[in-house]
Amino acid sequence: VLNGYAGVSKDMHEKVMAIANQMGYVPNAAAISLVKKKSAILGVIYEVSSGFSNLYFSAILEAFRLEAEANGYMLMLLSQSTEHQIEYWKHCLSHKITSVFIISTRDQSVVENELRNHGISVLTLDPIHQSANLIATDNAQAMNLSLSYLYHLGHRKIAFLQGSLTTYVGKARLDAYREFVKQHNLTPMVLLERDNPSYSLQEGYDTTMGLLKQFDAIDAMACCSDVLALGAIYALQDSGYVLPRDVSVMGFDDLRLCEIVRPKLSTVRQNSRLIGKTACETLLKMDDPTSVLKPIQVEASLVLRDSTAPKKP
Amino acid sequence: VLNGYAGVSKDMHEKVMAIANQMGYVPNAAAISLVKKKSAILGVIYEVSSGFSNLYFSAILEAFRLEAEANGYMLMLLSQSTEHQIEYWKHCLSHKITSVFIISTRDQSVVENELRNHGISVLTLDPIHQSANLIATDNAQAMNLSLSYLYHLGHRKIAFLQGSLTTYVGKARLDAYREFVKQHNLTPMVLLERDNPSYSLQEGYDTTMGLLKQFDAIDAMACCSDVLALGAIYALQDSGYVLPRDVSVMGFDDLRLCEIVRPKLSTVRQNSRLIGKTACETLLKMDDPTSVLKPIQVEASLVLRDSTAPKKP
DNA sequence: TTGAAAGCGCTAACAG
DNA sequence: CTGTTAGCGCTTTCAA
Repeated sequence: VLNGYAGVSKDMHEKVMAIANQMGYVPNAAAISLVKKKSAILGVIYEVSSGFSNLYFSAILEAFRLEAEANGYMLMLLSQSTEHQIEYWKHCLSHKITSVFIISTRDQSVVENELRNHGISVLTLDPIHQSANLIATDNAQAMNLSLSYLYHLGHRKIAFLQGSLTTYVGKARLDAYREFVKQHNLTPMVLLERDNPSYSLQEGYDTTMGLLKQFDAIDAMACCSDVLALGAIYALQDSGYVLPRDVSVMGFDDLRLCEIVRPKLSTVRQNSRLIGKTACETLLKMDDPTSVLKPIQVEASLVLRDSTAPKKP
Repeated sequence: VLNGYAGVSKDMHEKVMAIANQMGYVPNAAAISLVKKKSAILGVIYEVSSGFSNLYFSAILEAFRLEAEANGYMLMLLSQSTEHQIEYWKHCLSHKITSVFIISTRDQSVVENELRNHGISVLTLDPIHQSANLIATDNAQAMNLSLSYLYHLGHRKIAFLQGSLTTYVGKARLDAYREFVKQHNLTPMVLLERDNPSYSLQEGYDTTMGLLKQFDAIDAMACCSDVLALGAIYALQDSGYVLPRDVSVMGFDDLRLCEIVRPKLSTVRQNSRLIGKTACETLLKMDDPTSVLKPIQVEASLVLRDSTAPKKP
């Protein structure tokens, strides 16, 4: 009667609903799950070391949650209790969770395989290493956006401030730079012997100092994160450059920090709203957990502020 | 047999466990919940507008999760589907959730009462308005820490850069300043006609400019957030002051931003780890949902960096 | 110490 | 259109 069965008269329906409401009736999720052998719960592994990217990750989680909600699903934050020896997959099986979204700053490929081997669909955001089913910003497109903009401003000596050289994301961005440089016949200005695995301010500062020593007359810098970009800005300022007059700097991420820094940072915005939504949609229609989707790439966009300017004549 | 019943021989126990593991046995949470009429799930309302404090909130969520995990509880992110007309409390009743932790940048007092009226225990983090059961940083102690430190550096003309004047937290901090000023016989330096409800950079900037116009010779500023403090720093720098030589500035929150700003920001750190843990403990032992606990105040600590210095002679 | 049975709240299938 | 029934996987109680 309550399940929206078609063959019920309208007033009867209303009557029943009214009484149900009045009695405070709420269906018991456990009983439903028990008989249906499934539950309307999506699993989330959210293990984010408290860095800056938190902002980005929590925006994605929120978007994911909203989409889940719109589809009648609840989110469960999965715990991996090492003490009680209960693993993620057990929690999932126990709660009849068949899809898991991984948002993590650590490498979760082991967990991922474990889950998949137990018949659970998995989608990983920005995986450290290439992963079976991943969703991420289209790094090639995003980096291109950044570089093209600098190019159109008239800059030709465009240096690249890389992030991690070993992660999936880091490599993709570097590749995009190489490709761009080749296509436009520019001199590559990048210090490949340096790795900036933590995308930190200090790494950005140091690597920029290195770039400044190695190459003279840098017009512009394309950075792999906003924090790296800020490090670059400090290094440039400490070296006597005035920004953006002398050098243009582009960040990556569009963290809130961009707006409170001087000069305000031009950057590439990752579309967290769309990523979270798409992630949820993808998981919900992924019927075979072992299937390998092609990486889901979400387009990024440019946010222009005060750290970029046309090349001075 | 599997439930840890005492009267079973050890080797029998091991034997059973081995076979159970081999068979991939995982207990069905729904069935357990159905028969026990309860579930090992804590509810979380996590609705955080994407501001800076995200960092703080997600650290607390993480700490809360870890403590929940240690106690064998899972976390469920509650959704309020307005479209399907399902409210938080229905979700809770449906899933036999009896405790909810609210982390929200919005006022949730309506939700709070609704939940409580349905027999669900609620604890709210940093509520906008005074709330029945709340957990928060001990704002009086925290503000005192900040002010005392500035005082001990030799500063006597200590201005106060308030945040919101209408929220529970904002008022508590202002009260602490007033109290301190009275006790130490200082001149109050605060612009009460200005409200800085969004704790934003611009508000910090503008209000500081106002303070500078109103009072001459400010020694130090105690701010209600790190972002406000940064606004103050910009205002001071734009007015020709060199920091921290001329003016000392203290923030509040200890966001990551403190470390990447110049000068690095001295601030008051809210103990997110302890707050999250305590919140979970409190909820788990709160047997009567209607009981009104006294506010749980968690001590803050000082983090000293480069934005504070002794008063120049 | 072991076995059997009832029942938690619901859905689905089938008979009226 | 309505009513009845079996059974989802587990715990608990009672009987052997």
